[in-house]
Amino acid sequence: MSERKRRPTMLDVAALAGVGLKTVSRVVNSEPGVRPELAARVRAAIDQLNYRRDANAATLRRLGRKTQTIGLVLEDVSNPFSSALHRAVEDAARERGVLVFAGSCDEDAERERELIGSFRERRVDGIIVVPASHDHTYLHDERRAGTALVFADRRASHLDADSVVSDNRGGAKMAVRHLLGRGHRRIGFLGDLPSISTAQERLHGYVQALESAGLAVDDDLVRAGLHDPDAAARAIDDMLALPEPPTAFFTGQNLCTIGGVRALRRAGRERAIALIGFDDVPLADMVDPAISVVAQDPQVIGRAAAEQLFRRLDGDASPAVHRVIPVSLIPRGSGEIAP
Amino acid sequence: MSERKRRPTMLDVAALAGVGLKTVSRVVNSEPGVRPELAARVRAAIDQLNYRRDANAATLRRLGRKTQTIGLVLEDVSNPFSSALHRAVEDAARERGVLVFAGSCDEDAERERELIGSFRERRVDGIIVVPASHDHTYLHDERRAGTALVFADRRASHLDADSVVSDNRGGAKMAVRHLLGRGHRRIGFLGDLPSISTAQERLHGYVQALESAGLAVDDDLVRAGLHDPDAAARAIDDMLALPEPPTAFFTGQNLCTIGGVRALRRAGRERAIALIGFDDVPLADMVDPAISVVAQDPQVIGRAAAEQLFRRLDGDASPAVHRVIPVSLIPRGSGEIAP
DNA sequence: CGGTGGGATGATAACGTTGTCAAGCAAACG
DNA sequence: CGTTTGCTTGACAACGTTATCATCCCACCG
Repeated sequence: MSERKRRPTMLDVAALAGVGLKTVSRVVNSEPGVRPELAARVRAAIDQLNYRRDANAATLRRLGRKTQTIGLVLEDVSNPFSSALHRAVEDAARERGVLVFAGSCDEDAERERELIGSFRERRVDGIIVVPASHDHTYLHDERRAGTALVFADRRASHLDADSVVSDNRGGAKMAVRHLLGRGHRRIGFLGDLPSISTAQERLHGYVQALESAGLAVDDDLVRAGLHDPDAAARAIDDMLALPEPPTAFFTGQNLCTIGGVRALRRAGRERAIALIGFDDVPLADMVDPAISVVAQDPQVIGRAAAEQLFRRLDGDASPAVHRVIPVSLIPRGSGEIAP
Repeated sequence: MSERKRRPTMLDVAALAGVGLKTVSRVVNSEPGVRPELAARVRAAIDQLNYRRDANAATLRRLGRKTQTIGLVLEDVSNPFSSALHRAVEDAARERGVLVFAGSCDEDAERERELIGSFRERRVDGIIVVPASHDHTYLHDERRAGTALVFADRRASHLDADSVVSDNRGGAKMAVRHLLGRGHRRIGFLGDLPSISTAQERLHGYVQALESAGLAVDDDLVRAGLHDPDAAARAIDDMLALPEPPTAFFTGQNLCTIGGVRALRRAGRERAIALIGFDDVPLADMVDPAISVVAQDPQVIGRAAAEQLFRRLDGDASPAVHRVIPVSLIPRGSGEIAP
């Protein structure tokens, strides 16, 4: 192993180039007013030492005090929705030379606070958060200190902040109307934890679509609080065992959809009972029957959230903006089965 | 909008608590030697001001000079393999209070260097990289300056660094032998860009399995350089049009597998021609026939890479370690079709 | 009762950089 | 020829924190 060498500093570069410290600083930051010949000498020294400025030290002294760093709180960096959103944020950030800290909070409010606390300590310029908690007043001081804050996928609670969300209610209505239009009258609903605002909105959409069609909501056909495929599959099993079982399902979330499809296959009813899921699923078109979904657009959400964040960082101080991103129904087969 | 307030510093806390700066520092870092009564006063002031230490300033002066930050270079944060690896790294990092910068380089060597350059500027303690480039000598100085470095999924080139990779060759052999065992003699190979070392290794495994079964490799049945589903699908179309078409395919990568399945379905041959893919695909069990795969374990790779990184950060200076993570064949149907 | 030792406390330097400002110098001007 | 102007250059302070070390106070010892 080679010996450990101290990292070169601006002072080392200055000494090697035979110039003052500040001249090196000027060259590194491409400030004007350095004779080309001197600048060249400095650049040669930088190359020779493989010098790289310490961004943390630079930010410390700099006036605007921007770290060129943002934090991103996701439900789970490894789930398809989160990671697509992450990628969109990364791309928008890259265009500005901004680096992204990402973290997962698994629907845990405590973990959300921890993560944001860590971001705070690192003095990120802004935070995009898919919130797990339901009270964001704790972020008030941080915003006042200048950290930009945008909520994605779900709105803020008790805090007046920008948000970018999917049209959850509208998408749910669209799905249920699609099923009603095919003649279904008994439609089961599987949803995520009711504490999650999007799950609530999708349930509302389901209820509204039924009611505006003059149908009553049958509590036996509504199951919330399902956060994994197995729970969803069991819920479907239960409903299929009812005296008057549903002829169609609307699954209000990714994992519910997967669990639902599995349960229907297991029961051999996948060609007899209709199903539409909220949020697209990879390879949904390869399954038989292919899965009809209401697709969200995590990329658009991420891009819009990042752009809003950067607008705030650039000084926009207008009132909070709430953007709603449209969703689209993709009919692939499973949602077009007649009762 | 409320007016913008300066962020409180240790000096503000000290003034409010009526103590010296260093005493606050001691309390914040839980150093011993502060009278409990004084410490309580300081903590009260911290709460009142909602003070949070500036980690960047702290690291600047601190001796060990650790930022509690690592960088992660992935192919694409939004692809399932990368994001599963990411999550495993995040979890290992969280246990140590370390935050993760993640970035995508899309197989672009230039982008890899840019990303690592940005990490370098932020003085990350270590870097985990799924490399896109093929010459890592440029990282030599950085390692000498104390930055830990671990390669994941693919090994380093021209640099003696730790790595954690899948058993690519072994997995490919396993898949091809599985097909040979079912009686297949003409097995097509679809692979990723030959510049990627894992793609090479998988091709080698394919070749070795055939040769050790006494079969010659038919160049018409080998197609590399496929990096998206469409290209893979076209390659399958081509091979199926041969006078003596293959009776089975081994697809050496995720996207090739998806393209392959699509092509076989389009040709109506999905129940007649066998297919095994390298790397698992979400919902592979829902497709008909379900897709047999050689599954990698991105979580184990990520966890192992992170642990190795932290071992280095803790001072382990032993020679470079190369870990090979086993893969497993998951027979689901598509790989068990007889010729 | 003076001296000594140990624990608590804070003044000050230092980390690597940028902001401020004064000095140096050559060209241009009166 | 002296003064002004404008440009280049570097000395020094400052950012928010931690490291070092001196000081203070009190208990204890001889």
